[in-house]
Amino acid sequence: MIVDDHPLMRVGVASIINARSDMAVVAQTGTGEEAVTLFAHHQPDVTLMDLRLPQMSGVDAILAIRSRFPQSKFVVLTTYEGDEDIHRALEAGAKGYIIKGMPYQTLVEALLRVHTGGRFLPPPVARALASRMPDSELSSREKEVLRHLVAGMSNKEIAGLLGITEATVKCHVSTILMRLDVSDRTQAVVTALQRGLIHL
Amino acid sequence: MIVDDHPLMRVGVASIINARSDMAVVAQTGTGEEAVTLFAHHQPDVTLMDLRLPQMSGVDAILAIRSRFPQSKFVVLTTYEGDEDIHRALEAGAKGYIIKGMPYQTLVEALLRVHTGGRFLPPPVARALASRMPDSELSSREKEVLRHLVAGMSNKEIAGLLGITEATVKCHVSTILMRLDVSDRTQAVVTALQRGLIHL
DNA sequence: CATCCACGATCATTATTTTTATTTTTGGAT
DNA sequence: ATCCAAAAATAAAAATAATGATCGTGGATG
Repeated sequence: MIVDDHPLMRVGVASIINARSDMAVVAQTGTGEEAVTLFAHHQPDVTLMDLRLPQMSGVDAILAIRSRFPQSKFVVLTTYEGDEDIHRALEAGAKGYIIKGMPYQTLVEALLRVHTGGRFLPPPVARALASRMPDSELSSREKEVLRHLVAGMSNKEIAGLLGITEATVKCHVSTILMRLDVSDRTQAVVTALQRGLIHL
Repeated sequence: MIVDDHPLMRVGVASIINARSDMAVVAQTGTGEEAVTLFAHHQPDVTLMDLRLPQMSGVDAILAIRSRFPQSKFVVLTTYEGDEDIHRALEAGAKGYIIKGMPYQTLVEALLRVHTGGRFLPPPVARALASRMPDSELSSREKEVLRHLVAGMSNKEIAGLLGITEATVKCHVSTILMRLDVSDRTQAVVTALQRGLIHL
């Protein structure tokens, strides 16, 4: 099954797969919601999943499907959006992760390896994952503050919105800056976007 | 000719086009540099151009080609990256602009219309272009300062780097905030990224 | 018990606005 | 080709607001 919100990309992937005698596309869609229902109908051997989808994200779709079909196998196919996406996808249960822009042989390799129970992480992906500092894990509250930071809100506005004191917001911001290893909020916003912690 | 750095996307586009009796793909590549040389060899009727390419951007490729072949016709095919990209592409001479994620019939329509000398701007694209405030044009110096803002530099650092006073940097930042219609540098960074004024 | 969350207070630094003024550049108009 | 007007870049000063660092305290949670 192919899940990608770009119809042309689905056509490309489908023609690569259907050109082989040992693979076939049994279903395709552009939304995570439909992916969940389609999976139940077709139970494909391997699902190729884009992460950036309208509404429900690819990670959420993987989680939803795997909660009902724990044996389901996923290969993520996406544009590079930072190490956070890689981490979340693998944590959700994806066994392969390839990046649009890699030669299409890589796609075939990944599907074969994952189908036979293996994993597939190309060197650039593995490297991005390894460079992730474990210290950069943010608490849920900190992620919430970070989202408002990215929205361009001041400490005072965030305090009002969350119903806490400005002092507390400052405290959160300070720990965010420490964890992201930056020195001001603007840099925090940029690295959060770069690493895929927050999506625009 | 197809120019896109995602091989799978090229396969998808090519199979849509080659399935028709009235069109054919004569060349394809993933870089702007090769697009320029390939164009000279094949002189395709219409060139399908992605904007986000490694090294040389799609806009630069269009400009380079049109400087030697002013009659050349371009349709931009890209993921939505903000109104600034649309504006720059049309200014560079593109006659069509479609977004990956639109149904593939749109691609065929656009190619036909542009080939017969017409234009093709889907409503969402036209709307994004219309919502561009003419007041938001930044001078080249201001864009330079904005790039350093996105890099997370302080006014003092920018002043040192550009060899000007901190007071001057403050002035530039203030006009940038006014033109982008925001109230602080963090918001400026976010909207600059959203609208495609600066690329990460 | 370690971590997260919340709060308070001080303090130095940085950011932003406003105003004023000089120099350079640019785009037309004559 | 030259002149004029508008725009942009530069700079300075002064005042207000916001930010970030660094202390410390306490409650809640798993």
